[in-house]
Amino acid sequence: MARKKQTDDQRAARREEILDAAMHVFETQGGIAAVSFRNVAAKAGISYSAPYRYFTDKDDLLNALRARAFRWIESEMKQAMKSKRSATAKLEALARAYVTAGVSCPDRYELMFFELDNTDIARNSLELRAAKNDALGVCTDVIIEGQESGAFSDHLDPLVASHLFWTGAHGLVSLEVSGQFVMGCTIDQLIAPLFQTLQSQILNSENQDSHTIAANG
Amino acid sequence: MARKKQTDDQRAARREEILDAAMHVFETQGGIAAVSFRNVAAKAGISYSAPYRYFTDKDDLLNALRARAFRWIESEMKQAMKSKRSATAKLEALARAYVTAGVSCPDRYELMFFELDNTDIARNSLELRAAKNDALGVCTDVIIEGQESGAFSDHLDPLVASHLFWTGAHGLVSLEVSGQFVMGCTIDQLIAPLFQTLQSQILNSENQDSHTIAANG
DNA sequence: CTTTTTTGTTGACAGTGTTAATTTAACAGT
DNA sequence: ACTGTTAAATTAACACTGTCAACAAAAAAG
Repeated sequence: MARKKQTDDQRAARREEILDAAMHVFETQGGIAAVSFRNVAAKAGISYSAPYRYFTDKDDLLNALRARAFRWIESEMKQAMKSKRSATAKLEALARAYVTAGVSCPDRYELMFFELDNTDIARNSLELRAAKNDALGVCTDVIIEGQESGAFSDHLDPLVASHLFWTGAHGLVSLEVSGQFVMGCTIDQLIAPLFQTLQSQILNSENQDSHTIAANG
Repeated sequence: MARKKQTDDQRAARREEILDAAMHVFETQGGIAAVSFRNVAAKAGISYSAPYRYFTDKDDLLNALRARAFRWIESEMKQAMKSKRSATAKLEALARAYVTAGVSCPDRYELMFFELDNTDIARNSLELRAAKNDALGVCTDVIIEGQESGAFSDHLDPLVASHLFWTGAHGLVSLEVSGQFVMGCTIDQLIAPLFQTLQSQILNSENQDSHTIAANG
């Protein structure tokens, strides 16, 4: 029994070793394109087919890498929040940290969102789903905190509100990272108005059901 | 001269033929993964290396396909706008059409944004860049129209404003298409508050420089 | 008609993901 | 210690892929 347990640990350690190698290849060899079983195995010092004992698929391996990336961006957000006290400040810090992290590490961001080999979310490993939920949870928690303290309006479900922030942040990073902002419009011009808009409109109680927008005059 | 022009047309026609074959493979064989030179060439009835006379790269071929996709989503937006008169109605119709198109054709949307083999935008074909600009231009033009008619505030550059809309719409579609909305939050819950927010806050003149958001109370 | 340029074909190379067969190593039971 | 059993790791092989070089066919230019 104890024996069995130990071999499980060893197994997990080996898996982690392979993941380390994969991460190293990913970071140093130029992103996702460089991550092949043969490449990773070579870096880990094992034969090219050995990783199949630890990952069913290439997608399985990539999912594990994705999970790491989500944990990383989660920690970036938490780090940026640490010095802030109010929910408003936390929310802004978190959002800016997300964008900064994504923009400054485009390879990781690409890994997280731009490789949907199989859209089959059911195949998403529990590991990845958990990491993703935890990352989004950072935002959701701050919004809950703000609503409970009365700093934010509660006319929106915290989950919906955090999804809205995520949508904005992801749209920003995604378009920037894939080089879509052209014609003299930079991401720096967009960050402020976007988050300002999201904060004021979503977290304030006014205008919560004005479906048609009146022209100003 | 006329002779020369005609052979150019023939060449362009062949190129279009190959693109048609590529599009067919893309649509019927399961998206981007199925588009290989060999596959496309087989569908076009030529040998597997012949497309190299018309496309320098696989990326070159994909760029041409991407251009078609952008033209398509542009026409979808214009179609949806046709019945609308006011700039406000046009803007809403355009935004919804963009989201609907993207969500209902995830393969095409993936093609447009999720395959940045080379982030080198300089290599983006003129064809693609033009198609992209035209698609975004639909939104920019409506905003200009709204600003000129006084329906929208002009405190934002129309280009920046349209980029903001694009950011929101793309964030929405991108997250939806890659299956990120989980835990009981659907895209339908997000569309209305997001666009309502963008419209009212960005296109109204109030709150244009309230950098810190006051707590409501 | 000859020469040159443009198209299309085939063969080849270096990779890839993945599976099957096979060897190596570590454990359990007697 | 010698089994038998099970897991781990390796190698060979298959069916692909993008890409290029060598070559044949055809068309255009002179």
